[in-house]
Amino acid sequence: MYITEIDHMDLEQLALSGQCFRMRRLDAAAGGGNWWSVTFADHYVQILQEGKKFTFSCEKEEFDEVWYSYFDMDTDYGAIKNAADSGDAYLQAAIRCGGGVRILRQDLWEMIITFLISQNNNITRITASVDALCKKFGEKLTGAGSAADGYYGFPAPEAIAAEGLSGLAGLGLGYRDRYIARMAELCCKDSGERWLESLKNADYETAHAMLLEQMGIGNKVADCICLFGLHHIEAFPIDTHVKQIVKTYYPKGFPLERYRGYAGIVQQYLFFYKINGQKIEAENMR
DNA sequence: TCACAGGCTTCTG
DNA sequence: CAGAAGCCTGTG
Repeated sequence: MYITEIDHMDLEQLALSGQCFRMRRLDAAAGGGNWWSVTFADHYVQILQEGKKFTFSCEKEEFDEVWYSYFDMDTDYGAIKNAADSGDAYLQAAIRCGGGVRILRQDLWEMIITFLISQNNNITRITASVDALCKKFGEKLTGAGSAADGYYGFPAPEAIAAEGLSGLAGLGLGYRDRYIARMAELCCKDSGERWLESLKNADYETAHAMLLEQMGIGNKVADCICLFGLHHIEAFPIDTHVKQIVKTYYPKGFPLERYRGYAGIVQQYLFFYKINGQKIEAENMR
């Protein structure tokens, strides 16, 4: 057990944010309260949130080694919110609604596969596919503080590549199956590990260009991988929702230059508000 | 950084 | 039927 206080963080908002697809609210009956499970790569933890107070099921060592970085504790979200244009009513409303969203420092390989799945898809189906992929190819793990029946790690490239394209049938991947099979093939060789490593060491522009060379990765998916898998927070993914936001609320274009260097965080506030704002504001009215 | 149409899986509203 | 955290290919 490790207890700590964290500002500008809300687990429910993160679970709804469309950047991580393996975060779940635990059954109220099992523990009661606002308990969540978080899984990434081969790590698993349960967290209770009570306002700014967070109780982690792991010990302090694991928090320091794994979760401190995962939840991006070194970025000053308060300063970023303060820098938002006070005359920008839409952005201010977005921050009021989803100010507990952060850019998680997730696993690069997991993000590549997850955002290949995300294209022309919706969050419910993405979650189902990622889940199915983990159950079919991931290693079943049990650890301190993990669920009684264990959990599945995110599958290694070798595990997915072993069965080839036919192994991906029945996971709801649709036409994206061949992109994933090819990416697994690329990443499981020694050369693939070197490719992932050089991707991690590259700057934003270089990483974006390297990603675009791969089948199934276009401009938007490359930006998502840069933002969520490489923590290049200057990346500003433009998807169908952001396009609609810009068209409706920023007819002269979004003022990217104002937020140069961290526009990706602003994008997350906008995106979150677009997909969850109405529902959350309706709940707050009651 | 040529623009644009059509196709691609599958599921929800 | 349209739309979903789009991309690829072919065409003019």
